[in-house]
Amino acid sequence: MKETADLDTVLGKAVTILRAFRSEDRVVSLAELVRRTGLHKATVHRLSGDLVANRLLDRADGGYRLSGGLFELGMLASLERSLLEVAMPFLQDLYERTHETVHLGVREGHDVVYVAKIGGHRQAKAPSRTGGRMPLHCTAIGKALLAYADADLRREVLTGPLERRTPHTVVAPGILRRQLQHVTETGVAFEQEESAVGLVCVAAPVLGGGDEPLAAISVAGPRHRFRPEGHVTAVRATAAALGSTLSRRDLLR
Amino acid sequence: MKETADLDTVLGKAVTILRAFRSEDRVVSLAELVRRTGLHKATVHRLSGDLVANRLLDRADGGYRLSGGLFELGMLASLERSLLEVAMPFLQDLYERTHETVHLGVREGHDVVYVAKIGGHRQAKAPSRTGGRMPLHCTAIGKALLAYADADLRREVLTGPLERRTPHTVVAPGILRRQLQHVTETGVAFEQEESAVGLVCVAAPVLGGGDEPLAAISVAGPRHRFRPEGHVTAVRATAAALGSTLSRRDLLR
DNA sequence: CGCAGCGTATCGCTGAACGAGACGAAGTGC
DNA sequence: GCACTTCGTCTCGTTCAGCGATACGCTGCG
Repeated sequence: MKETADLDTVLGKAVTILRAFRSEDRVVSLAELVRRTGLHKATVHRLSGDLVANRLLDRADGGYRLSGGLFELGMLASLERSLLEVAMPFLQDLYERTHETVHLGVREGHDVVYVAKIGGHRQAKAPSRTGGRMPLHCTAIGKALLAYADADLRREVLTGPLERRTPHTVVAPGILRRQLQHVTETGVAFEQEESAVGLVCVAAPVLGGGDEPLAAISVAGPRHRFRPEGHVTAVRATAAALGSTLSRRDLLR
Repeated sequence: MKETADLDTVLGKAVTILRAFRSEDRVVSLAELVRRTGLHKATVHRLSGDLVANRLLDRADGGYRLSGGLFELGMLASLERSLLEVAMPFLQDLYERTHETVHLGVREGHDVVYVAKIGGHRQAKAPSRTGGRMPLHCTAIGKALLAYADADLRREVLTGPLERRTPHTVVAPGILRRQLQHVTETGVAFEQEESAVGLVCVAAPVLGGGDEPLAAISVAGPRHRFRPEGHVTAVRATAAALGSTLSRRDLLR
């Protein structure tokens, strides 16, 4: 699972610079980019200038920041977009029924990528972000995806290292395997503070008839007042409705 | 208003290729990319390969398609993101009150860029897309932004060419100017099928105390059943609440 | 003052990127 | 079947864009 792009090509370096930005920082200085990327100072300087010229980066006070042009480009990505457009009404309904934080995620490698996150004023402070990633094994969405995924993938994840995110993260392959089996039996997956302390979650896979689930939907809330069991029906119904809508269209990847 | 990026640099060419994708197409063939970009066939071929290696593009059956990696990158763009995160709950509330299509947009040049679009099963088929653009003069959001914008910008737009999108698009500067004045008097802007036939819309600016509005919010619906006047209060209240929340934090650009 | 860290600018060297062109495969019309 | 087009892929010699070492001016700090 190599993270780094090809640094021998201009394009690889440019992408490396872009990916050096993290969600938490507003602006990043040139020096910081040099540190994070390991590229030569002059190179970062020059490429950043090019990136600004191409509207992928903006100059800001203390350095650079990802530009709105990048946002526009990202929203053109077709798979995520068509999935999102079809799913949005269903997610809205689910939100109205629960008034809790609703997620839509797809699998990419051993991670879940969140395609949408909607919530009201009362939403739980979850580490998830639209466009963000989380390991499969420590989120409800991830477990829902994994339970219905290809057996090879499941084995890969179970035998690979299971990163501990909180004291409650399940890092024992045996326990996780049993949980996944339970998911296929009940159709829903749970998470009990496994990705973030205080956060509990229930998810259901969006099945489209193909080998792998198309996505998964979850409802999350703070542990002290949120009972995931109470939303099993809603989540499962929403996921099923979305799944049949999607497979009626030919959005099967 | 030059559209084309710098074609003398690898980066410019790469971005040109990425921007050659439109929202409507799922996959684009190499030949089509060559046609749209005007680049040499070998160049597009080579660069596309590099873009795939850097996870900005995916190979698909008939050619290429924008990759999920680009989506992830785009969602990192900070201004849009922080605005979006704060605004989401307000948009949710507005949706629940109206159950019509809700938009959030910011100004970029002479266009509005939609940062969010939420709607249920009954939503009007609007040409807007999250991450998409529309001219300022023919949308409710655009008029709301324009009416409260800098006088120079307003003059620029009014004296520049006003593209006709539908038979109802206001292309007479005089009429548009009067409409904008009315917007500042009432605090809301309307659109009557000016960007798409059958679509009507009401919008309010999100003011943060600075010179320019931070964004604008709109509610849209199909003309035959949707009365924008009925949602004036809701839109205005939502925009005001969002504005004061935003200015309480230091998200002023 | 001296030093450190920053952004920016200069400048030869070199290999990455260039585009013309060749090639085979697949489709189309006759 | 054949001629012709269109497509994706690959090769190859040329060259200029990108490279990084280095230098410079600025700012803040002890």
